Amino acid sequence: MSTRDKAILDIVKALKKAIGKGYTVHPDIFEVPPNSKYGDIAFPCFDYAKGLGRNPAEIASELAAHIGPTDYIETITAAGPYVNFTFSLPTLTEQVIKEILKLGVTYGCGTSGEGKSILVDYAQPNTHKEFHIGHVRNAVLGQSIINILRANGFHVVGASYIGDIGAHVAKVIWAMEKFHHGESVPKDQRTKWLGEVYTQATAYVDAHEEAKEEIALIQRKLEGKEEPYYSQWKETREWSLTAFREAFKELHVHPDVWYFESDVEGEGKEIVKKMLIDGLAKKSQGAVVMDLAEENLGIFLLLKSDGGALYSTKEIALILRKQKDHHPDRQLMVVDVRQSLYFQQVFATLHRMGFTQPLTHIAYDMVTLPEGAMSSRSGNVVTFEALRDDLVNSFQEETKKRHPEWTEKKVEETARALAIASMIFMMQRQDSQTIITFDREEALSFDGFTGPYLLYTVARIASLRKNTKIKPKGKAGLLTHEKEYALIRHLARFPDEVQKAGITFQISTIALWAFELAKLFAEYYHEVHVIDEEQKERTAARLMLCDAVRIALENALRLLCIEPIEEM
RNA sequence: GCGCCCGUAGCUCAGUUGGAUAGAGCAUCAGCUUGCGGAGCUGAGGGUCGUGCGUUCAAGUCGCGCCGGGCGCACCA
Repeated sequence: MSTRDKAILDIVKALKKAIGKGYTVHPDIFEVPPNSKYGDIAFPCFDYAKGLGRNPAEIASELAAHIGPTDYIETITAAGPYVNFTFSLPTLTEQVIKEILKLGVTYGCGTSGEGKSILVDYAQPNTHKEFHIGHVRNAVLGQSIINILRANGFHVVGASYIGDIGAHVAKVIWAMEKFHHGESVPKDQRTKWLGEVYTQATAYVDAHEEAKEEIALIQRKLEGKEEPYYSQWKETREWSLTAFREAFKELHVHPDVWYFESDVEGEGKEIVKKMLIDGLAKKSQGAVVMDLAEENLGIFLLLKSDGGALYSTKEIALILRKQKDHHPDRQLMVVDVRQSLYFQQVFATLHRMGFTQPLTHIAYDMVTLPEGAMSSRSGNVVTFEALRDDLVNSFQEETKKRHPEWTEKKVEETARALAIASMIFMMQRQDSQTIITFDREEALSFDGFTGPYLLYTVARIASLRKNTKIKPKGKAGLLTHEKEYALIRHLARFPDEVQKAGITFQISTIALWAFELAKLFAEYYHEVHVIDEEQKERTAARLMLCDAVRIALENALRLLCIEPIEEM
């Protein structure tokens, strides 16, 4: 149990004693006052007063008068309809610092998910198309949800699902034959080239209706593993997969298992055929559909009239396969919000098939450009590689300026870490359910609410440790500065933040918490001189606090898929 | 047409599930370094929370209408 939880437990006990049996105090009712001058924990009396038919402000002052201090709580005051509790700062300081230094990388972790297993489906790029910054958002959001769930004790399987087959792939293979026969493509240009071929093919098809027939033919031939198309597909598919693996690694995204559309397609078709025989699905205009009128979800297409598989065909098989392979208690699908209706239809279909495990679509919104949505079709995309290189260049220049004595290699490594941190933080700092409008200028900035600002905090603390021989060991009770207490209070909230994020999947709250911590530290660092060789004990205590800040901040960053660095 | 989402400072966003004086970052302006990293710190200006009703002790938050924007609704994924 975290220090803060222990304090809250104290308050609940005290309130119970003061109130008696007429009203039950739930630990969830407590609020954080808008300003710390009120205190650390607030008990709003509205609900309790309503039950008694009395004025909440009167109740608050009565309660405050009847509750005495505890180990964790120093003062109890009534302010209007609130009873405000202020932590005993010496106790809180000792406990929190001790807890963080002892737990290290597990500080913030909880047990609410113990014994429960979840499968998270995320990172679903399509081969033969560009991996763009929208895919980055999906991958890091999904990985963060996995990290958060693990931090709460859940057993989690992270599953990447790759779209390596279907109409878009056939289109590319077709265009390669038609426009690029025998062309050799430099290794480092492969994915870019595939993206261009896709865009070119799309433009051609839009102007030449008859090409659709040819592409459909290629798709059937691919499904029948006909040469030379099958070999071409295998080779170009590998080009994309290599790029995905590399991108995931750079983004600190690590799926535990990989599923491929090409693996579940046959199974999907079989399942749909059986559904038709069982009378679950029916034929309509030559295609196989589910009539979901009863669920108010319209008609759901399961198989094309030419017998070809659709995304839905494969999805049904995929969900069953994941269930069979890993037996999770629950499956999450991290997929963009435009698929909301689609997933409702998929879930309703599975429900009718007798599937009972909970399925949840975690909908997040898109990354768009100032001029509108990105589109692989029109080639109007910002790719992961393009943005990364842009960022690396900019950080390389900056880093060189700051550290002229550093080697080329060190500059490059640092710039890469900063670039990735910037990109990821840009995706994670905003609520996942809102649109991110990508702004290049803003993406390249490193002031304020950005990844580099957070890494800077870590780097400063790391540097502090190098400047003294004094060890961070001693009496945390020597910390009495107002800014120190502000940091302690904020640090104490972390376990609660992790637990909440594990329920709501609002990853951005962790990013906000981390930024607040970094800001509080910057204020502290500016005002208080940490190292004082004349006052070894106080310096040791301050170094303990700095270490605690670093540990908690790094834990938060890792939840967000950001790797801290020592120097920048 | 039906459905979902969004509208908060010049810009980009928070706002603890209906609570205390609506907050950050960027930008603008004014300051801070013979102090452990200035990718930093301090301060200032900037708001009829799109709009009108309603619900109640209390609304940026809930409901309804309107205005503006985005997305989705049968062979793409």
